[in-house]
Amino acid sequence: MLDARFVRENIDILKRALEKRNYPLDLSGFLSLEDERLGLLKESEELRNKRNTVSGEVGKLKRQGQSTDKLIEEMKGVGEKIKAIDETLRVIEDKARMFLLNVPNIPHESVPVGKDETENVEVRKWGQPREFDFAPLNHWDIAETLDIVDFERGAKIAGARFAVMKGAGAKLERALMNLMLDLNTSKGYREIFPPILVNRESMTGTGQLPKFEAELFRIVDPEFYLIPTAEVPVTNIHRDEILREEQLPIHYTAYTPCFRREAGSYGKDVRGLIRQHQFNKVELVKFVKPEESCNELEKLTADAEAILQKLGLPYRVIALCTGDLGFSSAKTYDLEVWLPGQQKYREISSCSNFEDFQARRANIRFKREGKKGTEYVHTLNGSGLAIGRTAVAVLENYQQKDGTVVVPEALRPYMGMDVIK
RNA sequence: GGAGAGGUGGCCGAGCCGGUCGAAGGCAGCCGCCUGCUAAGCGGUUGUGGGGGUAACACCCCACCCAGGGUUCGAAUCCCUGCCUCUCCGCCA
Repeated sequence: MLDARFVRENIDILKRALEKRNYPLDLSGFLSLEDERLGLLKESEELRNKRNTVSGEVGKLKRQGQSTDKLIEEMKGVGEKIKAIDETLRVIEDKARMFLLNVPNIPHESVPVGKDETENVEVRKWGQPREFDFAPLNHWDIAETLDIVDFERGAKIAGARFAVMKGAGAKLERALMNLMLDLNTSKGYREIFPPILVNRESMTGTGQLPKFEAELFRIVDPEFYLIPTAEVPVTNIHRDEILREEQLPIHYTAYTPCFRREAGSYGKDVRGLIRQHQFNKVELVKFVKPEESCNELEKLTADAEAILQKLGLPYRVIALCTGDLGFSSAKTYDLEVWLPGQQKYREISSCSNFEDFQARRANIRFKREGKKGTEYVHTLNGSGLAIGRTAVAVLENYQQKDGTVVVPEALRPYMGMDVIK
């Protein structure tokens, strides 16, 4: 969320940002809404001031045993007036807040301008896609042959886009999870295992609500949302808190299952593990001082890359252009891993700097040493990494002609085997 | 699920038969004084958000004693609802 005051004082900056994002949003009503809001606020406050003064008077007079009837009579009317004004004020405030909650973040100046994903920019590449002397298979074919993933029974138990991992498949998930957490914690990230059901406030804090309700699984009674990413519970750890300067930066890593409706993606990636309603992910989350967030995004991205390097999986780093940037993000790098079965790079991590956008929604602040007042922290996060997709990448990149899969060196201690067969 | 207790400032903790309460007192923190150093002691000071104001400070106003409603001229204090915490009983991985 952007600051109301910032918006009304920088309406042109916002207008340009929305254009760059290719995000149609009518700003025209907002300023008059704010005018009205501030007018009513002033009126209400003046009346309250009067009431406070007179009520104090009444108290004094009563103690002196004097008559206060006229004053009380007069104040009755004032109280009603305040109530009436506050009622309209509340309606206006709700409107203003709703408006602000639906305004996306302003892209960082370093983000390439572009209309959609076709104008994203490749920043760098790592690793050479392997040359196969046979036609590499898709991971679902590999997995079915090895009997380590069962899509049919996943569908029977739950439905489409669910899978059962079996044997070495299940172990591969667990091994990847452990490898990632070990690697991340060795770099100073503190391991977190958070709730995976959260309340509405948390979903609003990180920006999933109110705009993206359709993408979430929800429990009705009692009301909970299933998290679509660990970003939600982990960022909300510090919701409504004022941190001390010396606590920053805070680096967390968390494994959680993630749940997504994938509404509107019918027909996309219907086969395989790429797009599931439930998947595992290890996440990296940072809370930092504003002046550090830019640099911290580079480091966070590098930390996610390190996992792919450790696994020997070729990938490229993409800077999302303004038109493809997520709603809450000021800047995002996507990591795309090479999938021989599809002959394509596919997204496996998304690393973003939200600057103060989430912090303002979630009210996460910090206090500088010896300085008055508070500032919003900057929040960042990135997958490090999506486990299901990493498993896919391992299966496809390390497959052999006979249908078996070589276990990457780094994963062997965790798998307890050299080859999946 | 049943019965009870409670949620106050960075922390502890008063107030809770309505007005003098943004809230006593203590601790912690900061500034000064004092002492050869340390400890002790003395004086002062220390919340957040919003609106106005200023070149910037200052300053003024409003709100905030879990949250949301209500009663009242006036609510931390009374009433209702919700959330959370604790204790006992039951149930349970």
